[in-house]
Amino acid sequence: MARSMAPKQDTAARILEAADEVIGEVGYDAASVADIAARAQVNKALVFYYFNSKPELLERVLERYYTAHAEALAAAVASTGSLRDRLHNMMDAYMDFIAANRRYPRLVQHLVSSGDVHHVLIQRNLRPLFEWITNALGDAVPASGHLAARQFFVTFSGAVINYFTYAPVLENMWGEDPLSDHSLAERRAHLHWMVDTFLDALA
Amino acid sequence: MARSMAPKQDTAARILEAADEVIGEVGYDAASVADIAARAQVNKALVFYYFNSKPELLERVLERYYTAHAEALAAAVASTGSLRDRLHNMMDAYMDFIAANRRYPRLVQHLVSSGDVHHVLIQRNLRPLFEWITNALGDAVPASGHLAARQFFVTFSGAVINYFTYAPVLENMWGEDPLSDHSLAERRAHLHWMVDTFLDALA
Amino acid sequence: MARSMAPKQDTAARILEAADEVIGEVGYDAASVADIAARAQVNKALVFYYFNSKPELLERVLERYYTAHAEALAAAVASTGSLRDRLHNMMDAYMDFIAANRRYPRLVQHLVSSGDVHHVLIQRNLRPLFEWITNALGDAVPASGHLAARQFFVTFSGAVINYFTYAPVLENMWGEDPLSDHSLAERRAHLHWMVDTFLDALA
Amino acid sequence: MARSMAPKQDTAARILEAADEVIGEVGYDAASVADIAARAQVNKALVFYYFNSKPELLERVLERYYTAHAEALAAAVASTGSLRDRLHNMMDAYMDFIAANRRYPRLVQHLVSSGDVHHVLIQRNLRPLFEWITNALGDAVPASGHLAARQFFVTFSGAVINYFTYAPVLENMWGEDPLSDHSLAERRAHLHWMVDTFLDALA
DNA sequence: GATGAATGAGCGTTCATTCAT
DNA sequence: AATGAATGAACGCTCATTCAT
Repeated sequence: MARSMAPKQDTAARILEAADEVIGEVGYDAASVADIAARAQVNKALVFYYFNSKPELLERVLERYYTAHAEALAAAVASTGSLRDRLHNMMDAYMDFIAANRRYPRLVQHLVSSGDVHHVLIQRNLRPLFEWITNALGDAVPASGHLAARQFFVTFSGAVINYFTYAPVLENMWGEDPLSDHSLAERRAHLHWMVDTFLDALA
Repeated sequence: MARSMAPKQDTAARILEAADEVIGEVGYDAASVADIAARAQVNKALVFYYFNSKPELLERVLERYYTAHAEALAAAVASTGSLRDRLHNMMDAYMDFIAANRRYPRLVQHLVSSGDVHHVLIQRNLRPLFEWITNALGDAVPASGHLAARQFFVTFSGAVINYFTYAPVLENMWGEDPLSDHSLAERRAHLHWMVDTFLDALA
Repeated sequence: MARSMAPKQDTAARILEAADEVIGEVGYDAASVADIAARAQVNKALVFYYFNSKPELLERVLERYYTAHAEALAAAVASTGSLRDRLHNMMDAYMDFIAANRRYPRLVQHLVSSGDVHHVLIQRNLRPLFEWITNALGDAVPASGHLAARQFFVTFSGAVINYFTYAPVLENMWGEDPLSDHSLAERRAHLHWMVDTFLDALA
Repeated sequence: MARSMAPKQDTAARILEAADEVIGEVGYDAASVADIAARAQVNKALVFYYFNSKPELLERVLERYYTAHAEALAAAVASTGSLRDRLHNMMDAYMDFIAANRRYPRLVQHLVSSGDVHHVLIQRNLRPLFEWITNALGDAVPASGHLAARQFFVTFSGAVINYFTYAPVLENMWGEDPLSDHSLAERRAHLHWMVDTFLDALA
């Protein structure tokens, strides 16, 4: 006899998911463990049973993204071919990842802008991409100066990430929902245009 | 009998400045009114005497930036001449403003990524710039699609703002301090290069 | 117009008194700040407003005893005359002090037997008496060995303090209430007999 | 197939031993069942399986001491001969018992000074000794007054027990470790001297 | 204007205990 | 006999806010 139609997902996973949601919605500090437990429909003490503290819970949430991030970008990282192709591939992979993990950019920017405490965790998540871009651009750009790879890392990642974090703020000024499929496709096209424009200019 | 010749800075202003600092350092939620009062060296109750609540205090902090922002950009907004000149002017004005208000980008991104509660306040601060770019680009870009003004707004503002917010996180991977005068000049050059590259491509 | 007949004792003092009572009754660990606040008829948060933490509250309770202890013994400490007289004086002073501070012995023994955490606080309270006995006995006893002053310190202080802490436990086996005036007088006579007996033997 | 030849110590006994240790170290209230289970290397729920509650666990710990106590003192209790010999015998037996059960005095004093809740348990442990002394002293002392047997019970037991409980506190003021073999021998000599002195005086 | 005192609600965390397996 | 999961109550402590002076 089936106990329940909804096959009660693993409890720890449900808490993690709830933490991800709540922290993503209101930020780490404003997210209370009680909120998270309520969202996960578990007893508050159980959160501490599985994850020992609130900071550790955050760590585990980020760890999950770190892994997902790495997996999502693996193919693009491994891809060979022209620099142009590789950049376009990566841009697509990155957009795909965020489209599938809508809370990720907000979480990252929240932690980045919430004091030094969480910077180490964030670095871990950003470093692979930073290093990939540095390697990919390689000889195409100078090692230092205003066209150095690191400048492009900030510009590119800002162009992607900020689109998502600012979306809800811009919704009013925008003609339409910036997170609709149509708008996302438009943004993606803009980013690809930007990649091409930069590469043409560097050539 | 005059207690002091040096006219002790206006109390409300000192509280506002302290609020700006503390919130900028640890974020709105983690900043306690007690911390702010201590930083301003005033009694905790006095914070509520001048600003009625913590949210209102935040409003006033943002309002101060709104004004400063408007003033700082006024000349660039009013400037006439070629589109190229006007964009370069604005970019410089924006960088100057942030260089003089280092806590501003972090505060904005913190609030953007801390839940819908604060979005209205942020919108007020961003809208003027959004409208200026839309007007300035005018006929140079299509009204919609991946080259619409709004796309450039996100790309430009992200390229400026994220540089500052990610600076402390990137410091390790960076060769040097991203907020040194030298690094800032490099970033400024990168942004100008980006403006020129975009305009050339649009032509 | 008189606000109240009961002249509402200073709040901090009321909390301190309540802490003393509650901790004295059930021990430090079992005494909750909520209990203490309730006993003092104040808001729980107020306990932290005046004393910053539970450990600090305990410190202040002990500090109060340290002072009272010192004052109560001052005359006996200062007294000159024969060793015999001085010891009898001190014994009386000590009994008087404890009779007036009935919770003191239980508190001390509780902290002594509750792990190393509190030993420093206790040492501070015991040291003066230890040093006084060492000095007072002086040449009357050898510097080391089974008749050294330190041996008498333990024997004397145990004979006084244990009487009070064991009183409630012994009540059943005892013929009468060990804390009645009559019983206390009997104990006091026993202690003086002990002093005389020891001195005679040492002579 | 036998998992182990060395018949792993009975689980319940291991829990009891762990409870003894942990409670002896930090006191009953500060000792958590989780700590005890961890120390015994068993599952927390198992503690409740064998001992139904935390108070019952304490009871069993004390019961163990009651038995050990009785056994250790049995010979001295049964011994015949002069009062002087019997008292010296008992003093030695008591010191031997505590030297072999170092946590016992701290536990007893902790419970004595931790509220009335535990007094019944303690009485059970103390009564045999109380009655033995009363009987042993018999006609040598008056039935009541400051030389009654009960006075000597408190003085003797305090002189023994307090030495052990105050040892860690006194270590600083002491010239050496009060629990070293040498120091313990010294204390023992002091106690025997005290017995002789008292008997001589009573004669 | 400015302060110290006071409060109720909520925080993250730990507790002894229970239960299904 | 033994375990991992689960829970409600309580813990010490901090919070934004109010109020009398």
